[in-house]
Amino acid sequence: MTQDMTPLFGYRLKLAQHALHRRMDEALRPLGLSPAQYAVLAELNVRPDQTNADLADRAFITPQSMQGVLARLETQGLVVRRQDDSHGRRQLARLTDAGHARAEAANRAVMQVETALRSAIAPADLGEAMQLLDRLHRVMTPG
Amino acid sequence: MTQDMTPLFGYRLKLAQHALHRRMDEALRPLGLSPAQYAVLAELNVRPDQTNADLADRAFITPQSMQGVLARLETQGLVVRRQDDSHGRRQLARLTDAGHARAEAANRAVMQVETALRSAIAPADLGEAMQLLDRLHRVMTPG
DNA sequence: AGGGTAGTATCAGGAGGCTGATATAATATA
DNA sequence: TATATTATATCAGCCTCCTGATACTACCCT
Repeated sequence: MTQDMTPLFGYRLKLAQHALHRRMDEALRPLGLSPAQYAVLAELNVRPDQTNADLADRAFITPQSMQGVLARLETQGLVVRRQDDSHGRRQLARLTDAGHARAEAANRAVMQVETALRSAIAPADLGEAMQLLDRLHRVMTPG
Repeated sequence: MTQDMTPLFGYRLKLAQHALHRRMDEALRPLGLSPAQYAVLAELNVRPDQTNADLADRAFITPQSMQGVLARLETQGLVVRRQDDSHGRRQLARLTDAGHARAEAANRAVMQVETALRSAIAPADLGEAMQLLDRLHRVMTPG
């Protein structure tokens, strides 16, 4: 007999992240951004001129998936892609001025969610909690 | 200037769950099941005869989303839906024999992932870690 | 009995993840 | 030089989730 899932650690991890995702959705919707789009904007704001493959690696998703996100950001005028001069096939993505402004606004909204999230953790336990999540990430990552 | 995301707690939570999801995908793929399909099979195995709306509530997703999952399970012959005699519109879902067998096999695969996940936690800290995830879930859930 | 409210199922459309396959450029190697 | 490998972008198709809209049923209340 298959047992109830509630005692599973993985189930709890999924629920916590799912609730966070919903909150991020709500926080970013007024800005016209999805969580995935925000992640790309924030990344390009820190490290401009990355290829689609670079961004996919950093986000731990496939290049094909990143393609869709990047294409939509380009359509919205938040990102531009231009040919790399030295490489014929590479296209380097960077933020437009509008993209930069949107990234800043989104970051402020996300920081509020982060603050709410941390309210579930005693300040003294924060480092330990982060290390726990890092270990969970590591044991689930092949290689 | 938007900062790097790596110090964010929410970012770590997302990464850990993402890696878990990938592992679940790999574990369930040989059985022809997605994580979402597995969750429904496991739930119906414990509590048969639930409506689409019931299942959506339990899985924290919309009824529209659950519809797709349930429809595919029905096509695969793992689930059947029959009219509720007392209510004209309700359709109660339950597992077929094949669905029951699939749920059992999937549960064994999932338990291996759960075991691997728990290897990142000292046994004495397991309860505390679960409570942490419960608190994170709670502070991110409205109402 | 009649009418509003709530619950349920379903269609339509979009976003974002996946796999598989294809095309081309850059690089390594025989 | 010629070929093979690697890296990159992109197309096609599928699944799961979302929102919005629609239709029908059950229930409550006047």
